Amino acid sequence: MGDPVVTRKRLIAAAAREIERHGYHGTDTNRIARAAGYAPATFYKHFEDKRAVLLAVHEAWVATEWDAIDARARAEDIVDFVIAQHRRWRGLRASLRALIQTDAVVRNRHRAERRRQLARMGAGAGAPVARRAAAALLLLEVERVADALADGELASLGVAPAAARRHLVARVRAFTG
Amino acid sequence: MGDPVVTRKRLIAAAAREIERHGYHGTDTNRIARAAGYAPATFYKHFEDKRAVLLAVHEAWVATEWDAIDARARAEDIVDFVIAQHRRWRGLRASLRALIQTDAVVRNRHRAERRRQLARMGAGAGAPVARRAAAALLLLEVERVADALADGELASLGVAPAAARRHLVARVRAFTG
Amino acid sequence: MGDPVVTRKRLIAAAAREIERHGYHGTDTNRIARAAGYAPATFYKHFEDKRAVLLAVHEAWVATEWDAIDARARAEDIVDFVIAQHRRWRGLRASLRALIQTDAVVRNRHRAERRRQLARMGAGAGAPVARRAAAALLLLEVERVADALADGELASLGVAPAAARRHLVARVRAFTG
Amino acid sequence: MGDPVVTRKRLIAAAAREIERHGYHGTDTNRIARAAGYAPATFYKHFEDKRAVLLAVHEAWVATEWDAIDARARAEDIVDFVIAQHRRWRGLRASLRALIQTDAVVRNRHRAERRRQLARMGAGAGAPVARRAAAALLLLEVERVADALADGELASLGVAPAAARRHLVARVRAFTG
DNA sequence: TATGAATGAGATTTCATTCAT
DNA sequence: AATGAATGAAATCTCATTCAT
Repeated sequence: MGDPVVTRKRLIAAAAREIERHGYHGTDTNRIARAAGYAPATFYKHFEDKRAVLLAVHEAWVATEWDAIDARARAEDIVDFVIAQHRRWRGLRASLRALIQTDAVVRNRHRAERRRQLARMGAGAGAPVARRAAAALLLLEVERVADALADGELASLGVAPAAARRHLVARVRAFTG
Repeated sequence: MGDPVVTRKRLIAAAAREIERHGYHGTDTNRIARAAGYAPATFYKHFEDKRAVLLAVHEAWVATEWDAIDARARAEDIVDFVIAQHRRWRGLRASLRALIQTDAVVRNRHRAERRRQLARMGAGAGAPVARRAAAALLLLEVERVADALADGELASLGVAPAAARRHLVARVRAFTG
Repeated sequence: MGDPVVTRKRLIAAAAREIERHGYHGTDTNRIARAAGYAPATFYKHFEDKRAVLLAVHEAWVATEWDAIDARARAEDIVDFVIAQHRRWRGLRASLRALIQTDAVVRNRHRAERRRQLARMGAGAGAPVARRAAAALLLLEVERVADALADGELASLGVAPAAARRHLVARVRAFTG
Repeated sequence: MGDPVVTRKRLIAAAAREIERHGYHGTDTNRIARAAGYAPATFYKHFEDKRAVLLAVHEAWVATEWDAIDARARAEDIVDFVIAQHRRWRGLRASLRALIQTDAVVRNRHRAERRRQLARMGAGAGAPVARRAAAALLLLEVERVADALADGELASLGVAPAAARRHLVARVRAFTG
């Protein structure tokens, strides 16, 4: 209502919801603006183009996730949170992964984000190669299995979610151990 | 030119190339038809709509992959082939994954395909739960790591591809062992 | 099956059915051909273009109607037949009326047909003006009310079909009287 | 330019002209928009689809006609106005009649309009059946003869327009008498 | 005579984006 | 800062029609 920071936040939140529900190519900037309570033109006062919100949404998402991880000590809690987060935002994540392939700008942003994640895991540029490899592989596996759980892929294959969860907890523990 | 089977094959091949290069939402049916050497309307004599080629491309892709897997005995050869295949078609795979989220028809087709894969791995509906779980998890992990290698995610993280490859070979061996 | 006369008749019959059900702009020549049991190209061996079948269908329709009228003496029988005929082919008639407005060729054919009808009613070019006017007005009124009955317009207005029928019978009787 | 009410009115007027001249299936929404002085996309900001303008045009047409009828007392003036109106918009009316057959939505709208007309004639739901029948039949006959005059059908049959006009005036007078 | 395959030329509709206020 | 209105460019899909056999 006048405060550009508030407006921007609302647009990002609306974009996240819209992309989650309909996919990046399934919404349009007019709908995002309306869902946030603004007129179409307002969108373009806060974001250069449609891609820019996707980037902003992604950034906000990663920040939320890692803040939550930092606030948890037990592997179970971390895994449960990650799974829940992926389940809640599975559509958003799928759109993001697709854009990473199609759009060079999105891809570069995503990789920079990844490097920051490794650093937060104590496996940054300076760490020994073995540790960096372990961290990277953990990151990918957790992410993929969490996505699969969220998508219902595992359930459709007859795998009990509890088994997959135990699997992930063991991996996280092995790394942080 | 005149054999509908040939025409259909050419359209599928052109679609695969186009989607690989530009993404599903980055090409259009006119371009696919032209790339295959036909006029726009010809596309719609062979596929009900745009989604239908994506499905056909996917089906062809999976068939190719599993025929190749069946033709190989050593875990190294299988892993190498899968990685190469994922590298060659990384854009296509990304688009497919995105559509699986957005489009219910694509999603159902994908799951049916998965069930067939498990059956081929000797972990079909009748197999013990533990084996099915192991097979499903292996499928997902191999797929995700192969995608990550193909996308260059691992390289950008400083992980040697050889390490990731060894990781996958070990997993495959543990399963088939 | 080889006999062009048979093929042509089948195409006309199929076109009548198709236009009746879906409207002239709601079918296409491929569907008409298929409905008649032929391939698309066959249509164009028997009719110069899409409009040509419409004309042929119309001609056949009028011939059928007037043969039946000639075969009946009592006004009730004539009216009943006309109403039934209009009910059976209401969609076809609507399409025809629309094309008469849009398409000059169709319009001219229709007017020529009308003149032949007046002649058959004993109100041709040589008849006294009053008789020609009476015949023409009768033609139009019967046609419109029969169409309205067929379309259900009268029913939707709360008018009993029997009343409309009596109305038409009286008019026919007054003319032929 | 900027007032949506004005834009909508202009689009409706342009659509009426376009449909009148070329038929509903003979124009397209881009041409309607351009004829109104707007870009193609503007059309879809004001009407859900192509059919929606046809409906709007029809509504405007009926409103105009009945306002004019209410403003006239003598049967001659009413008949003259109706004939003129039908002559001016004969193409539009033909397209409308065709759509009524093909399109269920158009048909329902048309019937609702009819009921309102009967009510305006003092022959609504509550009126005696005989009166409703008389009103309905008058409506249909006037409409058909006016259309026939407008289309030139009568002239082509050698019937003097003046005779048809007298015929209609007599009917109107008998009803309103 | 009949046909299977193919097509050029659109028509409807969508959407990221801008402009004047 | 916000907006209502408007839009150029394009994408999906259709259809009357032809060609080679």
